[in-house]
Amino acid sequence: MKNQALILLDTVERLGNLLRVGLRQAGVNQGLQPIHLQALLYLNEANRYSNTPQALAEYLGLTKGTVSQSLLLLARRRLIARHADEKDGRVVRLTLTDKGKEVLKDLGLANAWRDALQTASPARLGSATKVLKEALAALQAKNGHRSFGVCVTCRHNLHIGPRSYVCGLTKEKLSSREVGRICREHSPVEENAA
Amino acid sequence: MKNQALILLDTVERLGNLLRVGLRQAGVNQGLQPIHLQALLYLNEANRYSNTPQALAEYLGLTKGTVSQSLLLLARRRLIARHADEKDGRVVRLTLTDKGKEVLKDLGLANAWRDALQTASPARLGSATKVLKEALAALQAKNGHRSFGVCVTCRHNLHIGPRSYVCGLTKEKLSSREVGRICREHSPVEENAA
DNA sequence: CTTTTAAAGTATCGACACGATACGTTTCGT
DNA sequence: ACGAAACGTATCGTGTCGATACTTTAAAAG
Repeated sequence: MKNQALILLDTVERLGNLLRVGLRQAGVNQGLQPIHLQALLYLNEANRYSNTPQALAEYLGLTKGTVSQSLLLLARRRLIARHADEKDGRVVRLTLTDKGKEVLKDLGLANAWRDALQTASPARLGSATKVLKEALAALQAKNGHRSFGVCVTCRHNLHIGPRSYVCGLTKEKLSSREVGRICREHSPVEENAA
Repeated sequence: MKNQALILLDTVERLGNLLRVGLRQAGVNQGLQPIHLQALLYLNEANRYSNTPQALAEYLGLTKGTVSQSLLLLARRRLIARHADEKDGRVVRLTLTDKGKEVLKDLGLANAWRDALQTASPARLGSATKVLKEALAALQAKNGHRSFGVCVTCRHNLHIGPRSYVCGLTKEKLSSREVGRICREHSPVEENAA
C-alpha cells in the first residue's frame, strides 16, 4: 500500500499540470504564456511593498533575469506599467494597466474550478485547504522561500482600531483594502504551539 | 470575503509552482528539465496499455509533437528504450532502462513533501485527497481528458478470484502487480449516485 | 567623506519546451 | 482495394529559463 501522503502529492502534481495547461489554453488567445498570466495575477494582488520584479521572481521561484524578460514582454504590450520608485532609485514599481486588468477579467479563470468543486461541502473544502496550506508553508520554510500571505494573517500586522491597521515592519498605516493583498514581507502568525 | 473554492485554487496553484520548481532543481544535476522527470515518473507507473508517446502526451496535456522531442532526448541519454509493438506497427513501446530507474531513485523526490505533511493526521490527509481527486476528475471530464487511474479503481477491472484480475476491455489477464499501475483506458467506477 | 559592499534591475547567450504544420507509415472500415 | 483515421516523427518559430556579466543606486565600513 502506498503512503497516503504520496497519493496526495500525486494528486496535487496532476492538478498543477492541469491548471498549467488550462492557463496556457486561456492565454493563447492573447498570445500570452502561462508565466505571463501568473505575473499579471500576482501583480493584481500584490501590495505596495511587493509590486517589484524581485518580489515577483521570489513568488514564482524564478531568477530575476528570467522574470525581467517576461516583464519586458508585458510592458511592450502595455499590460503593465513601470515606474521608478521615488525613495529608492534602484527599484521599479509594477502596476497593471487598464488593458492588463481587462485581460484578467476576460480570462474568466476559476469558473471551471468552481464548478469542479460544487459537490464538496464548505467544511471539507476548508479542511483540505488547511492541510495544503500547511504543506505549502512547510515547503516554503524548508527552501527558504517567502510565504507571500496577506497582511491579515501576518504577525507584523497590528489592528489598532476598527478598520485601522499598521504594519509593524514599515510603521506605515494600511487601509482595510491593503491588508487583503499579498506581501513579500509576510510572516505567518504561529497558532499551533508544537 | 473571497470564495472558499478560490482560496483552495490559489493554494493548489502555488503548490504546483513549488513542486515544479523543485522538479527543476532536482533535475539540474542530471541536466534534465521538469518535463523529462515527469515523463520518467509516468513511464515508471504506466501499465502495458499506456506506455506509448501518445498516452504520455495525453497524460501531460501536451501535443504529441512536443512530447516526441522530449522522448528523443531521453532516448539519446539511454534513460528510456523504444521498441516497436509486435501487433501494431504504428505504436512504440516505451520502457525505463536501468539507468532511467536509477535516476528516479537518486532523485529522492517526495521526501520533503512527506516531512511537510508530518503534522497532519491521516484522516485529514485522506479527506483532502478525496476533495482534490474529485476536482481532478471533474476537470478532466470537462476538458475531455482521460483520468489515468489505476486498474483497481477502474470499472473495467474484474476481480475474478484471489489475486486474479481480468480487464473487461481487453479481456486480458492482469497480475496483481499490474492492477496497481496507471492505465490510459481508465474509467472510474461511479459510487455516488447523483 | 571616501571606499567598499550589497542590492535591484537589465542585457545577452545558449539550451530547449511547446505548438503548428507537414509528412510517412500502418491499420481499419467500407 | 481504397480512403480515412491513428501513431509517430521532423522541422520551424516563439519564448521561457538559467548563467553570466554589467549598470546604477543604496547602504555599510573605513
